[in-house]
Amino acid sequence: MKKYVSILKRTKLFSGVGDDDILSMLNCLNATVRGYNKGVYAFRQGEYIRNLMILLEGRLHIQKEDYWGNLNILNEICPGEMFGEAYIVPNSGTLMNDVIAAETSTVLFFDIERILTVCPSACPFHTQLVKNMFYTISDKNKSLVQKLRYMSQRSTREKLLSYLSDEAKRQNSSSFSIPFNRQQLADFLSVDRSAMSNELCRLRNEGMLDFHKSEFTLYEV
Amino acid sequence: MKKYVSILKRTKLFSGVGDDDILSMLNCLNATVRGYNKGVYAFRQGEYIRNLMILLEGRLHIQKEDYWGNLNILNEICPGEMFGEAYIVPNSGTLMNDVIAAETSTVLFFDIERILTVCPSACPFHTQLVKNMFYTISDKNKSLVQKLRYMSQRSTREKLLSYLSDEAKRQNSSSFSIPFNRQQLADFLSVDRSAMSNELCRLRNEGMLDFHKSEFTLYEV
DNA sequence: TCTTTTCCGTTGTAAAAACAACATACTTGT
DNA sequence: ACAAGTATGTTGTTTTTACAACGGAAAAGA
Repeated sequence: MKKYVSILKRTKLFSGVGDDDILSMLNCLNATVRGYNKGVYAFRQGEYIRNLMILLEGRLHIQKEDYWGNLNILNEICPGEMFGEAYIVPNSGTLMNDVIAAETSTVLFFDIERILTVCPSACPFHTQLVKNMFYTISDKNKSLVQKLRYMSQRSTREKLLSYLSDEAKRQNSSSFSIPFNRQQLADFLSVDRSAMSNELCRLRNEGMLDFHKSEFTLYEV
Repeated sequence: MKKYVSILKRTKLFSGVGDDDILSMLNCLNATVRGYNKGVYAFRQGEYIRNLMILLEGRLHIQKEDYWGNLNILNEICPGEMFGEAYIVPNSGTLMNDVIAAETSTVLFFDIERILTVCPSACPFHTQLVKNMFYTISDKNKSLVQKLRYMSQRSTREKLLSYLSDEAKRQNSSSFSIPFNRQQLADFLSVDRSAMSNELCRLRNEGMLDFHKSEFTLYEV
C-alpha cells in the first residue's frame, strides 16, 4: 500500500494530508487495491457498488452500449480521479453503465461509510478529507454539466468547437492534445466517426484549426 | 424563517433532523432567503456563486442560450432541491449557465464553508447534515449522468424513448406525466420542437405509446 | 363571452448526419 | 524488415433532422 502514497498525495482527495497520515488513513478507511488488465471490464451494468474508488494507475472508460451496438464513452477516468460516488447513496440501485480498463489499471477501494461516520475528532485530517471529497464530487458535477453542454449542441461542428475551445481554455493554450483518438472522440461526443472526421477537415480547410493525430491548434477567426 | 421549516424537514439535506434543530442550524449556517418573480433571472452566466442554495417554493430552470438563440434547459430545480454545489469549490470560476424562475420562486442561501468547517462536535446533527449533503450531491451527479444518457442517443426517437422509459420506471407506472410542455421537452432533449412533435406522433401511430398534453402512456412492444 | 395568446400538430424544403465502402498511413508484433 | 492489424481520411448515397410557415385547439385574460 505504501507504494501508492506518492500517487495519493497528489490526488484531490488527499490534498493537504501528509504521507504518514495517508497511510494510517488508508487503514482507518479499510482501503483495498485491485488491478485490471487492458480491455477488461472493471464493473458491468447491473452490479451493486458499495465503495468509493480512486484510479491509481492506467485509464478507465465509463461507457454504455445500446441495443444496436452504438458505444458511448460517458467519461474517462485518469489516475488520481475518484469515481463510483454516484452509487454510494443507500438504495441508489445498481450500476447503469459499464466501466472498462482502457489501459491496464490499478484501483483503490474505500469504505465510504467510514469516511462519513467516523468521529472526526479522532482523526485530525478527517475534516480535511470530507472537505476534499466534497470539492472533488462537486468538481465532477461541474464537468458533467460541461459535457452536457457539448452534447446539447445541435450539430457535429458545434459539438467539436465547444469541446475543443473548452479544452484549449482548460489547458491554457491554443495548442493542446486531447486524450482520445478519432473513434473515441466520436463516441465521447456521440456522433459518427466519419462524419466527424469530415467536419474536422472542413474546419481545417476553413482555417479555423489544425491538427496532427491528437494534437490540435485553434486559430483566431 | 420559521415558516420554511416544514418545507426543509422534507428535503434530503435536512432529512432526519428535528424542527428545533433545523431552526438553530439555519442560524448557525448563516441562512438567508430571497424571492424571484416568474420569468426573472436568479443568476446569470458570469456571476460568482459563493453559496449553496435550496429552492423552497416555485420552479427554477438552469439553462443556456447559445450565440444563435438556441435555448437548452440543462436542468429543472423543484422545491426542496439543492443547487449551486458545483461552484462552491475555491477558484472554480464563474457561473457558466443562467438560472431563471420558471415560476415565482423562493430560494434559501447557505454559507457552505460553515457546513464543512465548523467543528462537528459542537452540533449533534452536523455529521448527519454532511452525510445528507453528500448523498444529495451524489444523487444529482447520478441524474446528470442519466440525462447525459438521453442526450447521447443519436436520434430524436431514441432520445424520446430513453427519457420516457426512464420516467416510467422512475414513476413506477406505464402511465405518467412529465414536467415539461413540448417546447420545454424539446429544449431539455436539445432537439427541434416540430421534429420531436412529428416523431411523437409517429411513435403513437406505431402503437408504442399514447399521450394527451403532458400525460404519457407507454405500451409493451 | 369574446379576444388574445400560447401550445401543438402538420407539411414541404433545405441542410446535415448516418451509413457503407474503400484507400492510405501508421502501429504493432514477430 | 515484414506482415497484420488499426487508425484516419475520403466519397457517394440514404436517412434524419432542422427550419420555416401555417392552422386549429386550448388556455388565459379582459
